[in-house]
Amino acid sequence: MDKGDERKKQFLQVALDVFIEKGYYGTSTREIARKAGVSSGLLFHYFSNKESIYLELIKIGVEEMKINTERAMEAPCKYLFQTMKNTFEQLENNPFFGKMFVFMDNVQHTAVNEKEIESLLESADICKQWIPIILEGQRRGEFREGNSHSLCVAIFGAIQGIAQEKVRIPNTPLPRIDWLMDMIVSRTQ
Amino acid sequence: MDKGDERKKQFLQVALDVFIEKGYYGTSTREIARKAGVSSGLLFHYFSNKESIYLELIKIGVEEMKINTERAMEAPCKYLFQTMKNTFEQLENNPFFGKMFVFMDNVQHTAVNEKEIESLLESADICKQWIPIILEGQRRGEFREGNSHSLCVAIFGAIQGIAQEKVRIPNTPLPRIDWLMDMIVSRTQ
DNA sequence: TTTAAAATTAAGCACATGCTCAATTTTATA
DNA sequence: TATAAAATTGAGCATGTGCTTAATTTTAAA
Repeated sequence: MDKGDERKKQFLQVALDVFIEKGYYGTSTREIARKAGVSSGLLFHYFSNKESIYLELIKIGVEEMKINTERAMEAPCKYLFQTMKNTFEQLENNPFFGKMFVFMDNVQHTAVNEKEIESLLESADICKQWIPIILEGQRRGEFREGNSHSLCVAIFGAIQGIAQEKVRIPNTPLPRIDWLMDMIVSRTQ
Repeated sequence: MDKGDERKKQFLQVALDVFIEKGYYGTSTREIARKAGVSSGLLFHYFSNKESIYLELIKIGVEEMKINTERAMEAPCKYLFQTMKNTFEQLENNPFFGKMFVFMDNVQHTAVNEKEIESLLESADICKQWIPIILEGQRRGEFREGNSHSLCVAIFGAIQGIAQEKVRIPNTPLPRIDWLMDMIVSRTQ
């Protein structure tokens, strides 16, 4: 176990907390260092600048949020159910997951002028990723008819909002997944 | 029309934009002043400090989010539907409403150590406000059975998440309200 | 037109910020 | 044990921050 890698990981964990609490611009490199219990100079030994810490966290988040499009296309309804179930389980059991969820949402609302960040966020747009899958589900009659983009917004907006609430107030009771499914599955099934 | 009041209103409008974009700590009083086209000294002629600008915006937001509990208790299902319809209409037509919606959500995730802010946010917890109304709806058989807090989280999480998406990408097509209602209305109706 | 009040500016203070860098300590290898 | 590499510190720079204050301009009432 490389000691340098451990430190870097520690910095990333601490930075995630501070970024969530104070936002990108409100987060000072000194505070990250202080909360990690080291001098601020050390932070810049591991990261070239503040932006690169932010960027590295975003990369981790994007990786975590990726969906398996192929498997999803095979069974849209089943896959959506499984994805929600997995998300809710992680929200209950893995604090890091919840934090990352909220962080990635904050990132989308914060303007940081950096081309690499912008392009990364493009690929992290969950709603866009899911539209073809929703469409396939509609074609099969599993999902209700109507504007598929709207359906996407409904279901992923809901997941986002619920996750936010869960992270903000950890003892929040998560809703049943079939309640959420009722929002988009076909009525005539 | 008082000139001073106009200026103050202008400051609040500009501040709302910057707070949303950069968060409380990332927002500088100089930037607010610059975007309003005046010197930064003038800002402190109208507001005693940065925190008080933030606080005043929160007060406006809390006022806007208030619900009519009495009317809601009379017809829970109808009132919820009407509330959502109204919210979506405002999101489509009134940019200020959408901004305020997102701002109030950000406020809840940002730690600003100020007793007045904390107590104001307590009263702005939409989820908590709605629990008794959901309960009443369940008693009448209008809403489905189950943990009423969970139901609250589901429906208001969804509204929050959808509103966020709408503000971030304004041409987002909003889902149909009856889709959202399907999440919580009784199946046997 | 005079004059008091209100609006506005610009300079500036004390402190926080991102980041650098030379110096020091710790670690691991030979 | 000697030594090179890696980890870590702490002072310091230029610039940005919240906020004050005296001076100036604009406004409006007498």
